[in-house]
Amino acid sequence: MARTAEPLLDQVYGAIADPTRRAILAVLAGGEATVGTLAARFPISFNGVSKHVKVLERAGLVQRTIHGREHRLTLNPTPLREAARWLEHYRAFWEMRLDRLEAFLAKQQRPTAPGRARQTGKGGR
Amino acid sequence: MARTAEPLLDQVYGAIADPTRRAILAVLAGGEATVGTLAARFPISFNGVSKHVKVLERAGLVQRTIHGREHRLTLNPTPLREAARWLEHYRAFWEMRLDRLEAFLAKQQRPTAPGRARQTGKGGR
DNA sequence: ATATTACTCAACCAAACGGTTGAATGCAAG
DNA sequence: CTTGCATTCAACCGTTTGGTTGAGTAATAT
Repeated sequence: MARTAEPLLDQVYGAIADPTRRAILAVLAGGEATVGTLAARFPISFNGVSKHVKVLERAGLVQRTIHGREHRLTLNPTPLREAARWLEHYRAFWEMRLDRLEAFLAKQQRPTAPGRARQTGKGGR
Repeated sequence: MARTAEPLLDQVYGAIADPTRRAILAVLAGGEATVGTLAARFPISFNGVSKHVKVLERAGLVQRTIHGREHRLTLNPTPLREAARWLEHYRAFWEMRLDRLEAFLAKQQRPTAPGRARQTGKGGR
């Protein structure tokens, strides 16, 4: 039913949950870059960036082609498309559901025949 | 420009990166539930579910109203809307960028009018 | 009043994460 | 061959995470 064990989604959402990683993607959107030029733009160590790149790579969001001694990184938006589709689909479904509930409650509040409109004790703190 | 330090996005993407949490959201999409009824549907402990719910709550994805001794959880798709908007926006931008690059490369490879248009002597590899 | 139910909070654990430093590898030049 | 550059690998560290158990609290049921 609710196909909720999609490992690719885990990887992609996990990848873009980190602000540094989102920033790396943004830089890469401006064109291909090597790990070195990328690292120069960030306040963390070279190896730190290398690790982030590896995470993005595992999520399928960046691709690496080795040219001699440098690794050129390019963006691959395909998994992002999947992730966006999932999110959009569920968002729409959930919002529809909530809207229907709201409409139902509104109808309930002003019923045709009064008789048993009870209020549940509102607690809270 | 590349607004990449949005803590809410971190929370939301981090929340939906976990399959159990996505499953919880899916259950909640079917209507409100208490922590207990929720926990009964999952192979982990009650407290485990409780913790997941807390994460979702911190991301703003579920809301809790305390009715007596039970906590009723409802879905709040608003942050999901934000997240979907961000993802869709960036995805479109990145894909556009890549498409342009592709077009540029195609043009480079087979110029408009066959006849002259020699290559600049840039060796391949 | 006591027991039961519905939870949270606190402590703990192992694994993963984000980050560092210090090798080691592999390619390019002098 | 030696030096230097670009990069990964490996080890380590502190914090977060996903999970557990156990105790505590508040509301309901008996």
